[in-house]
Amino acid sequence: MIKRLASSFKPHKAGLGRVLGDLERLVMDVLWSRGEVAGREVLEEIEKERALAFTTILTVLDRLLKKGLIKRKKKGGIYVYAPSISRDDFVKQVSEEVLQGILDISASSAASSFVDILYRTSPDEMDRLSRLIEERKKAVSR
Amino acid sequence: MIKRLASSFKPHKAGLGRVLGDLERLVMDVLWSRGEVAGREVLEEIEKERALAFTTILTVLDRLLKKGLIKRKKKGGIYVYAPSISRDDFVKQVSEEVLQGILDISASSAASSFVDILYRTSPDEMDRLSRLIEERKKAVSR
DNA sequence: CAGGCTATTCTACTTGACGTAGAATAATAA
DNA sequence: TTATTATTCTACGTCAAGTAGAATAGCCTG
Repeated sequence: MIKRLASSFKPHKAGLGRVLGDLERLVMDVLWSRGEVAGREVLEEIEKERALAFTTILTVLDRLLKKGLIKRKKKGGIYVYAPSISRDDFVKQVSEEVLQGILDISASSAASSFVDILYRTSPDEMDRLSRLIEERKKAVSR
Repeated sequence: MIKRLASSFKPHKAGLGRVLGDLERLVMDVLWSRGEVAGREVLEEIEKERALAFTTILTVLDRLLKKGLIKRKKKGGIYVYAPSISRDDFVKQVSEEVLQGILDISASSAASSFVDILYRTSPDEMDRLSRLIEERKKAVSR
């Protein structure tokens, strides 16, 4: 089970580095792109970027396991690790937690900021947003 | 000058404790509610809740100073501290940083989650949100 | 003016989340 | 059974934040 994904969200970092440690993110990316992977393979993948000890990878894998982000099973004598949640779902859950957190602090200020920023970031999404709101309203009145 | 307000956002904490350390938040609340305050007064206020050493307060005050969240000036021989940003502005800026961070990761997923959560959290805001979107669209086409 | 009180600054220890990796132990394969 | 590899343990480094003692500076009063 996964309890809380975003123990902490760092807006100034890049991508999922906002939620995961740098190395954790690297490791998750390997698992997300390759599925079931042995520790040694994770190392090989990451070594293309930087030199690390095998045990460093295993430690990180172990921590991700404890956080519930990945799972593992013995396969031919060694453990193979795999994400216990897809990248999309992970992103979605993190977004929800963070948005909920922001909305709890100040719904009104968040709403207007959201529109401003969404417009700036991806104007195309604006129409979709209107539709989502209409649907929501309809769903309610019905 | 204030650089980055939300170095880290913790969704599972309460209120502004999501952005500030526990004690930092307590101290900021004192400054926000009382304006110019001397270190000793901050301590007296906080001591109603919990016993702390005077120097602990001064250390926190000093760190908030370095973060740019507060300012100070000598007054009758001692420093008085005051927020360098209002609570509302602080909340607003933090929201913006965090929302931007979330939108960068996944605009589409964030948009639908936002509607869901906003509806759940404060349904009244929904209408305002529609209006904000319409205004934004108009502002553009004009 | 000196002694003492208070403010301010320095320094430091603590904890928790990571990054990092060596040592010890277990498991496996030749 | 022994050499190799996998796994687990333990530990050190860093950073932010909580916490506070020690050192220093300033000022007020007898």
